[in-house]
Amino acid sequence: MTRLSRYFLPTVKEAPADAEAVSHKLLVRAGLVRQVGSGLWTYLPAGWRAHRRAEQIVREELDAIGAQEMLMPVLHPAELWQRSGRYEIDELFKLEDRRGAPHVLAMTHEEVVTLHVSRDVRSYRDLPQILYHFQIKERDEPRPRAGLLRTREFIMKDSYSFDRDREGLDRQYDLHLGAYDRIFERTGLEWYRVESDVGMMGGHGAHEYMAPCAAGENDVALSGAGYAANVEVASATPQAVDGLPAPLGAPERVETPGATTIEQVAGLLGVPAGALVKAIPVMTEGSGPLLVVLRGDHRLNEIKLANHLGSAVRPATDDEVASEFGSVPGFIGPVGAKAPVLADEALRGLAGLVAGANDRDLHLRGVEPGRDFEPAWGDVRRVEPGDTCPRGGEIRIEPAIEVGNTFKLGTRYSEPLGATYLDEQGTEQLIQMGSYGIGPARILAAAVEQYADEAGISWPRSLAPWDVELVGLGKEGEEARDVAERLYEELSGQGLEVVYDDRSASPGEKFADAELLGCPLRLTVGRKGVEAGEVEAQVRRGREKRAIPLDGAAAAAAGLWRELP
RNA sequence: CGGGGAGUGGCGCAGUCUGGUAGCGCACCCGGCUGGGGGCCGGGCGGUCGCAGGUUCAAAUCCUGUCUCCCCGACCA
Repeated sequence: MTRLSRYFLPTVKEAPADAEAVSHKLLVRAGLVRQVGSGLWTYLPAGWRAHRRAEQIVREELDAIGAQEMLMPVLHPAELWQRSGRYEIDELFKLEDRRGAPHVLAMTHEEVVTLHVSRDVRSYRDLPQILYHFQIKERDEPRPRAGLLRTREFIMKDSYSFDRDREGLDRQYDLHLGAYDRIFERTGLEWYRVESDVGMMGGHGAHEYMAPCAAGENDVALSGAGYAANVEVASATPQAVDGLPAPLGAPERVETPGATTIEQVAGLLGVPAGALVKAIPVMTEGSGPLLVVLRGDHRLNEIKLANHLGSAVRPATDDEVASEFGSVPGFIGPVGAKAPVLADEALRGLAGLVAGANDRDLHLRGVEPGRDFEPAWGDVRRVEPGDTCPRGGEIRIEPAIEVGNTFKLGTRYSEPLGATYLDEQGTEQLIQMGSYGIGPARILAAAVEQYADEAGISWPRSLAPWDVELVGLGKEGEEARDVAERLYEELSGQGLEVVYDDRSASPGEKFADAELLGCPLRLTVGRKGVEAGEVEAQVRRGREKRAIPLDGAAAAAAGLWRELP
């Protein structure tokens, strides 16, 4: 019997002064977690119960697609990470053992799982495989934040698929998407799956599972037409520019003294920002200077740019603007540019534009891409709210927290780590890999963010540390307490997990704590109710109360509970 | 890494400018009352003022250095 009088559930009235995010405040206030250091958290007993419930949902759905649970260590020899080329990552904790041998603390487990597969998979007959574990990840984050949302140490479910070919990988990937869809449906979260960036480390496809919430770190582009993509990769048709000036036969120079920003130039010339050409000088890793031009009211998406170019980019310095671009900061433009020009697709077909003249205090008007300069074209802008998505709906952008991700890795790790098999012809082939992550802690934090109200947490039924909080009023020895004890047994008999508040605190304090903790159903047994032959039931989501007859109360409560979200 | 803020009983804060016996609320302990929305009365316990050095008769307070934490941004296989 879980009695609150003997349970370590230290609730507090005031949130930590430095907490900002709702989930951070409430998880601490409700006594579920405590901070140890920056980005380092302890789960107290009730918080760990919730974490295990999230884990169990994930475990059941992965087992259902044939994934096999195992456990790999957190401490790895550095050599593995040197072989995969990831030893230089800044977020990787590095340390030495007593003999001075370099080790790392794992931030993920591709290296180790691939090591095992490389050693023990010989034949196509040994494939496919899906292996997974729940294990602590260590990442030396530059800035942990918002309680559990971004920590330096956290538990992740990471699974890995191994196949003989790309078709097999695609199948395993789709199996995972199905399992993930079911997992997030079961958590009770509001969620969506979005296309995501595969990152510079390669791969052939990636999705992210996002839970929308105010404290989210990612921006997601959504539309009513069912489109959902991380803004890092989202594409859309831009809104038209209102009030575009009439085209000219040829560009004309116009004096714009001191006007170095889009707003200043637009204001000075009386044209909308969208009539300007925004020119961004960048240095690319491989091929030197590049002038990227966008519509004046658009923003550069550096990830889309890097993906388009296939190499990393950085902004050019003012010195480079002079030496490499032959221009002046604030007055850069594509007409007569010294460097190659890459134009965003949104500029295609426009005329009568205003662009920098590459001379101090001068712009050009009547500029027309394709006539006055000949760029390479690419979609490198950030989508904006109001754009039209590929499926025809209007784009809106919302913050969200990433709760899961899936990557088609291909041979990114099997190649450097030598994970191969022999096919039917006896030919050695590289194994095709996928990797798939879920952070149970983020599921919890997102649930708190999404459903909290002024009284505290309001768990979905699937994640709550207990199904029912039973509040016993009155003093020890009074009849109501005996009734509460009996009801506890009956509720347990109905298969419900119950926490019983048997403390000698005041009713108000118990109610406040119960609502802070957020179990989906609260049952209150007090003298008044017992005399009337009733128990009070309060559904946490919405906080509405109703009386249920004491006779058969457990079965009625169980029925009510099953109806809850 | 850039910018901003904060370290004083368990939590939230005042005191620092202007150096002079370390305070308040909550929590906690004891006793009593109360018993359906964080209740009341009385009595208590608990603090190297982040750390180190310096100035001074005297430092939470002034000076120097340093550590830690938070927020915004950058970053985030």
